Amino acid sequence: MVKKDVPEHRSGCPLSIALEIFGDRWTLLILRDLMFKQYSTYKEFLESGEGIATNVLADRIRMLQEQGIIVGERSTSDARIICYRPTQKGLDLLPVMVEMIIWADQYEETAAPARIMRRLREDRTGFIDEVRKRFTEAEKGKG
Amino acid sequence: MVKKDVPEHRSGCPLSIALEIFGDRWTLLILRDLMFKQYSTYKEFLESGEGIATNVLADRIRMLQEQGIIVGERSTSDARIICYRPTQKGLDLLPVMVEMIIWADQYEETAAPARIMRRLREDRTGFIDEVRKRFTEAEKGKG
DNA sequence: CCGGATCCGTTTCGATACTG
DNA sequence: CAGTATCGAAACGGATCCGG
Repeated sequence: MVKKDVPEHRSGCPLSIALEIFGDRWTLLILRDLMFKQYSTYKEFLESGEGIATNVLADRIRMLQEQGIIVGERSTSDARIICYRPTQKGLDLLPVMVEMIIWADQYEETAAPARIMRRLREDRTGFIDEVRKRFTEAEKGKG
Repeated sequence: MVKKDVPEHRSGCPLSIALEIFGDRWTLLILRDLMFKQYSTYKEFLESGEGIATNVLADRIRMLQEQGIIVGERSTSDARIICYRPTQKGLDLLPVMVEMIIWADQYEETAAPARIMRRLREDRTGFIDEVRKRFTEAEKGKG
């Protein structure tokens, strides 16, 4: 069972509020798969390589939906499959994630291609808009 | 600055590396206290209002030092007190934290004064440089 | 097959009491 | 003041089961 939503934030500090998403190791990995790897289904997240358990994945997906960060809907072509995509609120997390990536790559050995990292550093807003556009256009094409 | 080696269970993805700092609710609160509230001692962190336990605080401080994100040294005026301050690597986390704050304030009710939030949104690099300068100047003044 | 729910042994976390 | 030691609570991983 999931820990219920936190009625009292421990303080009104923005950072402590953001911790509901960032204070957990799995949530960000799911968002990375969703936004950068363009994974969209439960199964893809599960096989993403980091080894998340099924109950944990289900729990985090539920939380992200409750927070309005992602939405899920059944695929029109295969009704068994649920496709998740980020909402506006979810896409607005991109600047945070990009800054994280830049920081980590600067100080630790990462597997990120140097070409992509240079792109990120030199034109982060362009990169973010590109990702954002992928999802907003997909949504239009869907309707 | 030493580059730390990555634990095997994680992929080389920058985001998964950054999770060692961000995938924990307490670590960011400590960094917030350190950089924004200008707290610097164990006791100040402890009484910061969020209710961190003593062992958890000790653990996170140790981890942040091992990661080279903060350093601690005994006060020259009172040898009982250990003053912690962010390193360059720690200060480089400011962009991530600022983006987090902006995101949280945009979507949740926060206690952050509107004046400060506007400053953050409109001049985030100026704000970051200001914080950064506080610590680099303090370090010069110390020597 | 897909997206979960449930049960369970194990690990990790954190609140409290205590110490150097 | 700045931490350990202890121990119960919570989260996790893994296997299994289930409805569509």
